[in-house]
Amino acid sequence: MQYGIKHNDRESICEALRKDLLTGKFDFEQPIREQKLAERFGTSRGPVRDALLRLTQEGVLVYEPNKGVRVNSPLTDAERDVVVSMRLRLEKFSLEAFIRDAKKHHFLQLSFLLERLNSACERASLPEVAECDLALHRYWVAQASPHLESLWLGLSVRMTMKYSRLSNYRQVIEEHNNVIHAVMEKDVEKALFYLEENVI
Amino acid sequence: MQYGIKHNDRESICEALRKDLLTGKFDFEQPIREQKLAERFGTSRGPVRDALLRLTQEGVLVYEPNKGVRVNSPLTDAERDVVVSMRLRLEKFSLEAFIRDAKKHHFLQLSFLLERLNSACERASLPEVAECDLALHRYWVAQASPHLESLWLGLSVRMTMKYSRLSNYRQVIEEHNNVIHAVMEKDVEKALFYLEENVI
DNA sequence: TCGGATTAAATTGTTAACAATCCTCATTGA
DNA sequence: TCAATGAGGATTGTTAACAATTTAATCCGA
Repeated sequence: MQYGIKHNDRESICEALRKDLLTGKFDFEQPIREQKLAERFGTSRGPVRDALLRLTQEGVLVYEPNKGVRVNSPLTDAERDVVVSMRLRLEKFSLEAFIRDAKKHHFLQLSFLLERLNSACERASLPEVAECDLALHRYWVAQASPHLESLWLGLSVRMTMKYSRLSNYRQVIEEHNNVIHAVMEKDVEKALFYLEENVI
Repeated sequence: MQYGIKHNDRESICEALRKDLLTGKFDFEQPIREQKLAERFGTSRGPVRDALLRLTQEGVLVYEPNKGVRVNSPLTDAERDVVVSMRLRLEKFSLEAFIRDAKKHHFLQLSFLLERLNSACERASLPEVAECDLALHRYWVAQASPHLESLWLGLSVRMTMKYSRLSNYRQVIEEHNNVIHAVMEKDVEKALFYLEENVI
């Protein structure tokens, strides 16, 4: 099973836009027009509005009544530090639970996602790397605690918005390899250690 | 000025529903019907859908394609611990920044909100106490970092969903008094200390 | 030329109707 | 008796039109 393939319009629009926003296809503060997006995605404004609402909630966009949404400005360094530490707290919890409860097919899925990240790095495609990176982390969070998945998403998307760190592809792979091998060995200590230097 | 009085339908519906959900007016796992809410609020299903979407993002509701939303199950104790510590991290940051930058009228607004909480406690109205409590905390978060406000909201709403702690009204007032007096004296150390024992 | 009112265009907010999907439950047939 | 089937009703998903609001442009008069 692919990871979340069944979608309605608002879901897929939301993901497409999130990807665009993460990879900097829109300028900061730039206003977003519903009609334009509706045409691009071949739908009416309804689903587009839904997607924009969700991205607003995630903090990627800012909403003003009767004026629509615009791209949010990036976090300050201090704010980013807070978000990073919150995300780390959440992911440590998730990863620990994941290691405790994971079955064979979970590990299989994990190595599949790692492979995808690997190939994205080889192609040196920044948007794809960012996407695969998030998908990987998202997987163990979702498995360990569906309750906290959307919370995690908000944190991660917000802190990834200027993801300079991901441009060193070799390092990205190295770090994820470390984490995942530790997970496979069910070595919680080591996994958390590598996670910490990965999520920054 | 009241705190956020300018609203369109989806905003006000969202707040009304959040309040209902926080105060346990819906059962866990109970499905929510759009038509019913539309009639209750005297609108069409559109704004209702928007509100439900937001509450889903906040984690209060759960969404399944073509099946609508239902009330989310409460967090496990372990999950709640994580959320609490994340919220604390965020609020400490906010409160510190707030104390650093606050002007006279901010303090004024603070004591106004405290007074409102006070009177809600005297009336022993649990829903109102919960609301005023959140409004108070929300105020310094919003002032210190608008970027992180919606993030904070998600955390707080989720952990407040079974807020047994608030039923001891005397203690609620005591704790908030401590925090706010420390804030007024611009004593960061003390404020953070009292905040820590308040947010649990 | 400038500032302010007025109109027009663009955009968001809301609605009601229609399409697609899911759920219930009676019917059927073995 | 009981599982499979298939209406039908209920519910969600989407659309296009309309209303309300904001933004931009135009037109004045001093």
